[in-house]
Amino acid sequence: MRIVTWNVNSLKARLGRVEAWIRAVQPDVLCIQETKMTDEAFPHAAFAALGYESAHHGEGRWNGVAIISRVGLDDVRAGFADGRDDPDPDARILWATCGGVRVACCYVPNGREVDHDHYHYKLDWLGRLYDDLVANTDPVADRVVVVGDFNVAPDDRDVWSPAAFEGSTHVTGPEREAIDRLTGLGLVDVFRERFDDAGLYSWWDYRAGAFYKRQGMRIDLVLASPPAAEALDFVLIDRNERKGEKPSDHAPVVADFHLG
DNA sequence: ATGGTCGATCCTCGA
Repeated sequence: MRIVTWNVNSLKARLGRVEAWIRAVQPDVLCIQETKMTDEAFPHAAFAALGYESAHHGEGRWNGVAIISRVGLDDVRAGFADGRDDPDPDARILWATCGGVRVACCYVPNGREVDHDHYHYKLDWLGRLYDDLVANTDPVADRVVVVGDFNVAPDDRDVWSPAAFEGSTHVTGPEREAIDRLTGLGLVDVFRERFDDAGLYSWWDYRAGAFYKRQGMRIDLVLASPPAAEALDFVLIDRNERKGEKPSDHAPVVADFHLG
């Protein structure tokens, strides 16, 4: 099963590239973030024409997440089920069961600046994700794959210059501890498990020629429970997709699992 | 040369 996460930075602006990429790469499950669409505007028909079912959780101008699957799309749920009565104000998480795998497609809040309200929202959001996984899955025994744009670089290898990010979001202790709590549940960062190298990124700022200078961050993650992680065949970041006409600022992360 | 982006919305904000 080929599972992909990709922050497309507006599905309206990116639909042509997304369709072409699906034709070429043939994912079984494609999780996309930042559709920046209402549910009414979501192009279900375009994905159906390629052989995929799709579910979307959107709000319009910002955020928006979708799961596109050709191996089933069941028990779809938007938002958190963590026992709290305050729903997430943003459309940032969508769950579905695809081919026997419980999939979560996440667009973690950016945080903006350390100690900004949005930074605290980000930390709370990651805590809610943890609580939701504990309440609704067994992340040791079940097939669970949590993917998305986490807006956190898990360690210094995941940032082009730790010095340049000192005092910024994405690299602070509390953000990294929030990711460590998820891996502490049993989830495995499958890309990092396969590659030790620094310098392998999934996002590059549009500004200042960052991509061409190799100044990026690895913030798009595939976190797999042990039954899935042990079945990992292959994982890569398709950095070629960051090139060419009107790319997203994120590259897709592709993970293949042999799950019978 | 000492800058350099993009997308959606509305002329600024969020990333």
